[in-house]
Amino acid sequence: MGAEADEFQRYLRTKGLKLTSQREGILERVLTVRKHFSAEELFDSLRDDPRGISKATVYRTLALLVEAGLLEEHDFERGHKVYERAANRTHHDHLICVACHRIVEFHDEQVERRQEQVAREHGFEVVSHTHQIFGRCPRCRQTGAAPAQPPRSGRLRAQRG
Amino acid sequence: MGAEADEFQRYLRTKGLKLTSQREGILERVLTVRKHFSAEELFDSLRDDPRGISKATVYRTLALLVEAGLLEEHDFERGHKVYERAANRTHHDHLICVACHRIVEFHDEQVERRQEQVAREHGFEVVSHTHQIFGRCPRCRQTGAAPAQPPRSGRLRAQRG
DNA sequence: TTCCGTGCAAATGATTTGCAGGACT
DNA sequence: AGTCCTGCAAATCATTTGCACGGAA
Repeated sequence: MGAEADEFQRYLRTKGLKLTSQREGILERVLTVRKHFSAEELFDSLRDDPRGISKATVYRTLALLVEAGLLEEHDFERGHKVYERAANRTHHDHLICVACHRIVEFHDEQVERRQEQVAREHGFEVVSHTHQIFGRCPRCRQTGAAPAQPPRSGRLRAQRG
Repeated sequence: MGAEADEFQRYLRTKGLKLTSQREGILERVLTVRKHFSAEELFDSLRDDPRGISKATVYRTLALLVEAGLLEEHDFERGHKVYERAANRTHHDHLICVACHRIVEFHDEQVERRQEQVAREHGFEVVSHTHQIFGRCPRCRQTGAAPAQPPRSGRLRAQRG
């Protein structure tokens, strides 16, 4: 099942690569994730996988999935990439809570249009863009939660259990 | 001279810190730079400085300058921060050429407004934002320059000589 | 003398890569 | 046989930090 799985296999084929069990395992997992995730988190979630997938392979496969167009890669916090499924999803940007790190997606036609316009005015041909709005989410505004310490190397809160 | 120098000194004072010769040297240099620069580039440009400023001090001082509001910090390429003067400058975002890395600034009221609006709709209180449009600049579109290989660890093209 | 600052070198931490053995064709 | 892969451990690389000495209040 999965047009995406086929898509990946097709991509690999064009590159003379194979869909190994590890890559399959990673793909499956990736397709079940709803939100944004980091390579580390993905690796953690695969700990119990019988195929025993190494961290190196996770990184290598994530790169392939991005190349194949199945995943989108974001760089919200320095030195910490985050991924999300690209398929079946319309383009969107992100609102990120500086206190709890919650990520909310948004899409605004007006912004998109102006963006194109601006690029055109400068003679640029748009290839892609990143638009992130950092702020305090409603929840954190109420609780007055502190801006969280994402100062150093922002490590995602380990989701254990 | 320099309202900015005063500004920095004022900031340091509030923190119980001092304006040492090294910090002064870094500040001076920073104030003469027109474009965006990395910590490494700044450090290089200070090699000839008689005060002998270490890389660690450059990093530490850059952080202070950002805190003081004199510099803005961007994270265009992963793991490679870039700075620019904040003073006397209105807010703006960036158009970045994927081929030659040229950076063009832009400001669009409409985008800014919509941005605020979007955040509000989601109950967010905006703290800051990043908006980068990646594309091909007019020059590179003509020459058909290749998208440059910023794949791995984006190291700025070493400007030697 | 008490902080604050600095340089140096070592530490970080996410991500990448070299290498040797395995698997699939 | 010949690729393509994988895991492991070591390497990267920008940035941070521990430490011990130096300087100004």
